[in-house]
Amino acid sequence: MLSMKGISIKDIAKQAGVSPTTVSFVLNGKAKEKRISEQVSKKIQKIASRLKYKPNQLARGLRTGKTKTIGLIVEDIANNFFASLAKVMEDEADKHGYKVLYGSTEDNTEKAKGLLEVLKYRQVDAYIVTPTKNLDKEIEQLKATSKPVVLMDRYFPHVSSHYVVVDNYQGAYNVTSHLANQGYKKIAIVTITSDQIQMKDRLEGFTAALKDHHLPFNKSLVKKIPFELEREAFNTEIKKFLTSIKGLDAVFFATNYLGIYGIESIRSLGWEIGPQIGVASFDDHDLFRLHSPSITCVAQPITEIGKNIVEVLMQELNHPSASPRQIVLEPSVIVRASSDPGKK
Amino acid sequence: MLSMKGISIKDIAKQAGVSPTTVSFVLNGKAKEKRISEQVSKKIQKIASRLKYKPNQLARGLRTGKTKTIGLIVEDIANNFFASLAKVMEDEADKHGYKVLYGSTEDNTEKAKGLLEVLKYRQVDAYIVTPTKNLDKEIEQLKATSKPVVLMDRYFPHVSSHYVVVDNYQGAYNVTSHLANQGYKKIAIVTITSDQIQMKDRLEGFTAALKDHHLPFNKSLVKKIPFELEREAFNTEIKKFLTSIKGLDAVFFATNYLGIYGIESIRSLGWEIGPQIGVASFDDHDLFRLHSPSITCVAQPITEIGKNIVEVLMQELNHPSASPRQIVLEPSVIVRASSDPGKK
DNA sequence: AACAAATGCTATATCGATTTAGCCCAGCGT
DNA sequence: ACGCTGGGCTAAATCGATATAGCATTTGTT
Repeated sequence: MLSMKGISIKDIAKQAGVSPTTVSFVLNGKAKEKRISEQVSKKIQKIASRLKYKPNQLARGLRTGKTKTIGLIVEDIANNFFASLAKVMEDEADKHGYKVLYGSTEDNTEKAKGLLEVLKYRQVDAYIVTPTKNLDKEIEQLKATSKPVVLMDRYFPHVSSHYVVVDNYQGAYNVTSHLANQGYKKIAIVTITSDQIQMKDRLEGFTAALKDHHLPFNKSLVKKIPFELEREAFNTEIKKFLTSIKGLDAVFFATNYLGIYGIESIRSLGWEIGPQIGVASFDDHDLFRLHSPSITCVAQPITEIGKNIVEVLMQELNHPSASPRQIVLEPSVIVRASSDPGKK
Repeated sequence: MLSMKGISIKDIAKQAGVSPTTVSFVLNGKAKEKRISEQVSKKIQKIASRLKYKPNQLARGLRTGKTKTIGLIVEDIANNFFASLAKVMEDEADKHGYKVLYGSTEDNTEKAKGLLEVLKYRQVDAYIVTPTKNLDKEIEQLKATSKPVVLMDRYFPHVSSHYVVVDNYQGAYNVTSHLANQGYKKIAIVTITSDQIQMKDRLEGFTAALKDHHLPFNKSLVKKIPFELEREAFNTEIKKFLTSIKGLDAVFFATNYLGIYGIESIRSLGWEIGPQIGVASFDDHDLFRLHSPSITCVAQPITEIGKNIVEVLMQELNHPSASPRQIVLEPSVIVRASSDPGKK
């Protein structure tokens, strides 16, 4: 009750018998530089900590243009992959005194634009963006703002920007090769309708692996489903697809949610995962680990990704570099029973 | 590049040939009230939309004390339950023009205090808090700030505050009764070391159901595990516990992560879930739905919870009420094969 | 015609911090 | 005694918006 209004720099100045300017200098560690005496300096520090002074970030932000806030735009915060990443990034950002404002795009460009807009006039210092389809223009404009932007999970090949991603091509290639090595002969892929680089890379990794292993490939082995469908519709589509392929003996799902829907679909078809149909998914998930049979996947190094993103951001905030930092991390294939029935 | 600094109210004023005050009145819908002529009003509106003017939220916040930002403190944003809820709340808040700043406590009171501190000096307008053990004092202090606070998932019985929770007692009671009705005779519970109301209620609902069904109950049927353990340790503890009980034929896990660890543990013991040992968990999860056998659970109405929380918050922001809004929603038992082997 | 009331708009202070420019005084040299 | 230097501090402007008080000018009343 005493402090409904919060302690301001003026209150400290008054108590210390000095000007607000002096208080500001001292509390910003500029005492030496601004030649404030030890005495006064100590006194101010003491009063500030006694009053538990915390600078009003709005006022500071208004004056300095820095809000110590990062805007985070993900595809879907309810998705385990993004949520886990958000946690890591929150932790890392916190170490540097930054807070995170988040939003989900649902892979919808209009929503993404809206989020960027809002974050902009909330004056965030930097952006972490999982871009949607046509967000390239906005990203370029953002770059002109001189606020750091780091793309995650995907990027635009024709836009020079910072990004942290995994090697989607290699991940898909490796897991598909693994399926081939296990003896699966006719392998299909279920992905989402998206021209974005991460999906393109996964698809290309998949097809390259098929070619290298001299396995059949044609368009009928590829199913693209729109992101925005409901669960029911996903399952319907997947079942229709899987049953349409003669001799199909394995399938690769290109995202975690597709993997989940896929498992559900396959089971409702009554097929036996592993012996009858090999299954692999991109991204790991508790479900994949504990499903019976457990599901082979391409796991992304989430902690590493998150740490890298924030690290790049912090470096750019402190010393903007001329050239973009583009980090590609290696995902790892986790072989489980769905592609190797011998496994538990 | 043209607008590195952003458009301010002054720019509009200059172009319109009026004062900033007038512009502010018009753009805040006070044209009528402040008797600004239609002509001028229209002109200003036009210029504002041509320049795509967006008010600087920092400046506005500094002046008005309202930041249109909600502070969200959850236990763990990487946990499916909290992440899904965060998504719903973000959506709802967005409808009212609010953004969300989030943080995870890891059920650690010091972290929670730190988060409250940070959110406070970032001047959030309202708080949604999943409180930790000893956060009652801070919550009371927050109330004195006259910023709305809504607790979620749990609350303090001795603190009069707004909250939105589910009926944990009833949920636990119902699912335990269900186990009893299925013929399970010796039912144990695995919960976390926590005196907090939600865990207490779940435990009490559990024991009450045992009594009502004339099933044995004693302390050896209750296992409490500290939240902060690693996965390995959780599994070790759970296995030790389950194997220590003679004649055990069912177990109820009091949170989703305990359920997940529990499934893992039971399977590594080689026990057959369902016939040999009945299993149920609090909270639903993709894993529970798709596990073989599928896992019976007490599902919380996530969308409803999230909407209620934001609704209460908005009402309190608009017309603070004297009495606390305390909403208790009903969870539902979803019966699956882990407690009813007949089910698929 | 004289005065009151309404109309339409603006000057200025303010929120709480940072930053620039510069004041005052002591000590020093010559 | 005068100017110069540097130490120690502060006044005032500023960020961009909002809120208060009030100034002209027109309109209405009798």
